[in-house]
Amino acid sequence: MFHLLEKRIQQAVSDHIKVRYDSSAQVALEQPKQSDFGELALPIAFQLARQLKKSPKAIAEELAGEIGAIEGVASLHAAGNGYLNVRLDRSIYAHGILNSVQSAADVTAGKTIVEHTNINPNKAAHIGHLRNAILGDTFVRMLRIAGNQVEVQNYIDNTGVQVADVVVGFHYLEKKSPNEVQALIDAGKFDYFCWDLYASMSSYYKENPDSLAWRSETLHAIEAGTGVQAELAHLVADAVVQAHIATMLRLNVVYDVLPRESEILHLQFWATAFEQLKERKAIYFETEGKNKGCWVMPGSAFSDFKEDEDSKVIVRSNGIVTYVGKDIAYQLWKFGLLGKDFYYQRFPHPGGYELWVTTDQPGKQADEPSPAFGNGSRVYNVIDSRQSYLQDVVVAGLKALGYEKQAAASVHFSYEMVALTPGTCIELGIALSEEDKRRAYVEVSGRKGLGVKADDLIDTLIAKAAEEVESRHPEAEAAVNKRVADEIAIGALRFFMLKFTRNSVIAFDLREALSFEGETGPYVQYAAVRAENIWRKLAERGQRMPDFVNELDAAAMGRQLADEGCWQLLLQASHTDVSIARAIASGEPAHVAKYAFQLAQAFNTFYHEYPVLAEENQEKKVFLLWMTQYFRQQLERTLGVLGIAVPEYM
RNA sequence: GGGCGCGUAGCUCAGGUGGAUAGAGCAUCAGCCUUCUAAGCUGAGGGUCGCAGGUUCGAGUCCUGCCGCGCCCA
Repeated sequence: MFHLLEKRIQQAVSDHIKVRYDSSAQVALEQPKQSDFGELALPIAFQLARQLKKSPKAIAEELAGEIGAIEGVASLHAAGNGYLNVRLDRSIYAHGILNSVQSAADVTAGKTIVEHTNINPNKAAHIGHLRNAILGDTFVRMLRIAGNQVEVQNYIDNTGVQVADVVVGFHYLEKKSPNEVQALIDAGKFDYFCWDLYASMSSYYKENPDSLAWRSETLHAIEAGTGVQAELAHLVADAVVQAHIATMLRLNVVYDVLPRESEILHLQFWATAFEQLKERKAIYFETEGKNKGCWVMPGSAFSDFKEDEDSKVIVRSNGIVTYVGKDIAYQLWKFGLLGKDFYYQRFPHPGGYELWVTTDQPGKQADEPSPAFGNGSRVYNVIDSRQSYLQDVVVAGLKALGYEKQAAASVHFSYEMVALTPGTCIELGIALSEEDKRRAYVEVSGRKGLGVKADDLIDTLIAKAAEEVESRHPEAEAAVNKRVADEIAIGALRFFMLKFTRNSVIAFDLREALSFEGETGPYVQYAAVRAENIWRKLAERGQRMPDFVNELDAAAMGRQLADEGCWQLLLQASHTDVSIARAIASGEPAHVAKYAFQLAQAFNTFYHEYPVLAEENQEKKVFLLWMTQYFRQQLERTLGVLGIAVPEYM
């Protein structure tokens, strides 16, 4: 409803200034700083002032007098030193909401691909990975609720150095056969076992530099897909991916397809991309200097500033393709530009939902056709900002191949890292130097095995929530209390990861994350639960639910919304879609989290200000019940976008 | 050395395309539970928006130069 009015006002003003002043200036709308200025403000007079050589104030007054009636607008008036303020017709507005009048959403044509999570399948997920997955998943939810077709990909680098290192650990150090590794997998917590093994490998390499030969030997075996190392790599990667998917499912994060690096190699995706790159002269063979014998992309391709920018090596002199090279091939496939596709099969996992994984064999494809993957018209890569250089090279690759449109539709959805506060490090038993203790935050390293594992954090949050729920509802069923505690813990975690804008480093503080008060997920959940409680109490008292559409006519709405407090609250509650649209445009899920918090604040104000069930005036009571229902609906929708559930009680 | 990002209240952070008196949460202090559950609400104190210039009728927001911090590349 709000967006519809925005568009209508924009159109009316735009038409008017075109005829009246022959101006095609963009008509901007903003929210006034103070609510008594009205619901919308147009700074258009400031824009016109220069062209017309008149004071903004005079223009605003002229406009206010001359623009005729606009449906749904009560009045236009000049204010301040040149604002044109708009007051909406409250009863028309409320009636529009009640009857679900909406404007058509601005949907992007074609399919949007969002790649996120993308964790190396060699150890347990940590908090940094959580930020990635939660950001990506929330962005997907935002796009979907706005009507976009979205495909979620989780890329699995199952042939890289990180997996190789764990395989080296199993094969050379622990001397374990595939059967023995399988037994470890069956024993559970395999991702945790690998976490420690991987950390110990880093220190082993350091003390025994000769052992690095094991790594390159293993890497070659894995890439070729032969021998016991390849078998181990396959076992390790699949088991760890299953663990990651189980962890993410706890957070309500799911995927459509898992493209794997092994298939990029085996199905010759890279070879095809390599041919394209050579053919279109996007890369060249270096014959001198430090990169002699390598295929490189000239620095000028991905840097606008310096001609002498260092070239980027795509294929090393030993013939091994770099990570960026494979990424260019993958990006081409995402846009349907490679002229090749994977084969697919279902990926067995504990979550139970439909999930596909790439394979290099046609196999059962004919029996059970998969959905069509790839071929997107817009691609978001959720990858942390440390990799922005590499992401720039990938986009430069598309450009150099002549795919300008796709290069422009490739978005590096970047975010800053999650670090730990010194206090939290000490609490977790991580030793710090005196220098680190004085920092605001300390970067953690998966290589050294330092950091907070995702499942540990979730467990801690659930335990804390369970304690709170138990103390408030000792009489409730244990299973339900458990479910409620899970939902609160996940709400707290998802909200915490979303409340910061993407390029702010999160200094993770355990105490802060464990807080369920103030600007947190549980605060918003609590507001929704309170709204639900009013309904429950109504039913318990044997009172009927009103039929709002028939009992609240425009006149009644007008009478009730004369109350300024109610009007402001209704207005706030009606901004959900506008806030989501804005968050999509800016690529900032934090805006939705902020809105959710403000919406919950508004509801809590309403809750304290207007005792709904005790209201004696019948019309007002029906109206307040409607407000309650509307708040509840908008809170649930907004939380849904954030991937947060509304518990049955709190 | 080059690139990217950050610097706003004691702490952690918001501040669409420049616009009206710079906002939250936490922490601190003072209040509110016989009420639709206090995971809540009301109020108070707390700011040279890193510094210096510039553009503009108007700059936390745009430009330039410094300073400090982080990350990436070499």
